[in-house]
Amino acid sequence: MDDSRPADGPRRIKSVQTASEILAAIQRRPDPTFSDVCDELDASKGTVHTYLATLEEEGFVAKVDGRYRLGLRLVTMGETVRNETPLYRAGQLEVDKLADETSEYVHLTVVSRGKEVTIYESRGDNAVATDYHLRMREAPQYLHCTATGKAMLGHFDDDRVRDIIDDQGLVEQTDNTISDTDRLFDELERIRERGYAVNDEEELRGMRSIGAPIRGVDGDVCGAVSVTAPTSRLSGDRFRSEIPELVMQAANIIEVNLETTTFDPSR
Amino acid sequence: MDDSRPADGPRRIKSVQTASEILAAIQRRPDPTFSDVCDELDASKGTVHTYLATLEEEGFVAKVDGRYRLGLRLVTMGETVRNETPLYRAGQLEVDKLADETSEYVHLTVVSRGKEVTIYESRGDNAVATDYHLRMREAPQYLHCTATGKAMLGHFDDDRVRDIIDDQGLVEQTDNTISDTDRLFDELERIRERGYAVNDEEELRGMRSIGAPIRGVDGDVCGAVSVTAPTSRLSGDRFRSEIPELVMQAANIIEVNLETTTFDPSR
DNA sequence: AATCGTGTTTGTCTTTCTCAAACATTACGC
DNA sequence: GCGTAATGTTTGAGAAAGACAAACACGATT
Repeated sequence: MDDSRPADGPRRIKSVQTASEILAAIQRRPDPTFSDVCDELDASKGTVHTYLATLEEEGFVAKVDGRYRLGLRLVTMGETVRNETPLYRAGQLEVDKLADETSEYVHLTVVSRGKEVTIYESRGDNAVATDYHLRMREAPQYLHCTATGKAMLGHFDDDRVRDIIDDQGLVEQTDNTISDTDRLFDELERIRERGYAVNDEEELRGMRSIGAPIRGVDGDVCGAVSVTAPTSRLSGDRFRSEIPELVMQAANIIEVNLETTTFDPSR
Repeated sequence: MDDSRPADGPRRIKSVQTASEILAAIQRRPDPTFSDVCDELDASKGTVHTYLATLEEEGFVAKVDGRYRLGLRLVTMGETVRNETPLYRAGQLEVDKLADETSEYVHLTVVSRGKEVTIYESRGDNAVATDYHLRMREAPQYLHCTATGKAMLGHFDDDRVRDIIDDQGLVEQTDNTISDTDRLFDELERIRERGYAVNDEEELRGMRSIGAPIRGVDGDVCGAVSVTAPTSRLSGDRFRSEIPELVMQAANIIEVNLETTTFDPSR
C-alpha cells in the first residue's frame, strides 16, 4: 500500500538523471528559452535555473542571447568517442573511397543499446537527402529498417534479436518497413545467406541502401557499412550486384584493417 | 575565522560537477578501469560506482569488458551541436572544396570560452599529421598559436583579447610561439591589415597554416577557416599569396552563405 | 587454501537539493 | 510614461538524496 518507500534497486544519482533530461530537452527543442526548458521538466524554476547554470559552467550547455543550446564540450567529447572506436580508424578511409566510387552517401555504424549510431558518414558527389542525413545522425536509429541495422541483426543470435525487438518494437517508418517479427527473421536468414542486407524504401520513401556487416577480431559483428541512394539510381544490376559487391568488399577491407592495425594505447 | 560556511556564491548542483569530472577523467585516461577512475577523483569507491552506473544508464559512459569509455550519446549530441551551428552548414561545402583545391588539411573553427573548437575538418589528399589532428579535435585549443585563432583574435576588441590572454596565458607550444603580449598585439595588428593570419610553426614544428576570419550577419567574427601544410609545401609564393588568396576567398564565400542561407526553425 | 586486488552493495549521517515565494528585470499594453 | 505582465534570478528552510566507511562478493595470484 505504502509505495513511497526507498523502493530499493541499484542506486543512481538523481541529479545526474535530471541533468541528462535537461540536455535531452534542449536537444529536442530548437532553441529553447529558459521557460521552454522548464515546461519540459517537472521541476521548479529555481531548480532548473541552478542546473542550467551548472551545465553552462561545465560547457555542456551554452547560452546564446537568452536562448539555450547544447555546448561545444559535447563536440570535443564526441570526437574522443569516435577516435577511440577502432572501427572508425579502421574504416574511415575505406568509407571515403566507397563514397567516391559510388558518388552516394556511405555510412559506418555501430550498435548501442538496441539502436544504431552513425560513427562516420561520407557524402559522395551525387548524394541526396542531405538534411535528412544530418538530422538522422542526431539520434540513434532503429535497426530493423536500415541496411546497416539489418546486416548487423542478421549476425546476432536470435535471442539478442528478440530482446531488441521487444525493447524497440518494429516501428513502421514507411509502407515497406518490416513490422512483423516472423518476416523480419526470414529476412535476416536471407541476409546471412547472401552476405549483405537491402533496405528497399523501408526507412525513407524513395531511398534504397545496401549494407554489409563488419566482424571484429573476435569474430563478432562490431559494425556495418552501407551505401544509400535514391531508388532511381539504385536498381537493376547496380542494385542487385554492383553496389552489393562494392559494399562487401569495403566491409572486408575494413575487417582486415581492424585485424592488422594496432591501436596504440600510447598517449 | 570560520571559513567553512556556505561560502555563498551562485548555487550549483554539486553532483553535476562531480559527473562532469568523472567524464573528464575518462576522457583523459585511455581506457580506465573502475579504480583508475577512482584514483582521479577524490570520492569514495561507493560514490564513484553510483555515478558511473548512472552515467552508463544515461548513455554518457559505456563499459566495454570491464573498462570505461565515453558513451555514444556524446556523439549524437555533438552532432546536434554542429548541425545547429550556422557556420557549419554555411561552411562545410566550401571547406571541402578548399581541401580539394589545396590537397591539405582545412579547418573550420569557432571560439568558446577563450579557446577554439574545430567544428569541421576536411582532409585533402596530401594532408599530413593525421593523428595530431585527430587528437587535437578532442579538446579546445589555444587561440594565440593557430592561424584560425589569431585570425579571430585580430578582430576582437583589445579588452577581450587581454581577458583571454589573462585566462589562458601564452603557452609556448614551439620555439616560434608568440609568448609575449606586446608581440602578440603587434601581430594582430598586421593580421588586421592584410586580412589573414599566418601560423609559422607556432603550434607544431614543421607545420604552417594560413587562416582567415569569418564575420557573421551582425558583423562580428563568428569563426575562421584555415589551411595547414608542412612547411616544405607551404613556402614562397604559395605561402605568401596563393594560399592566403584561396583561404580569404573561402572565408568570403562562407560569409555570403551565412547571410543568404535561412536556417529553418522547422523541425 | 589464503591473500590480495578489484568491484559492488548497504547502513547511516550529513550535505545538498528542491520547492515556494519573494525579488529583479525586461517587455508590453494602453 | 506608467502599470501590468512575463520572464528570469535569488533565497530560506524542509525534505530528500548523496557520501563515506565498512562489509561483502568475486577472481586472480601466490
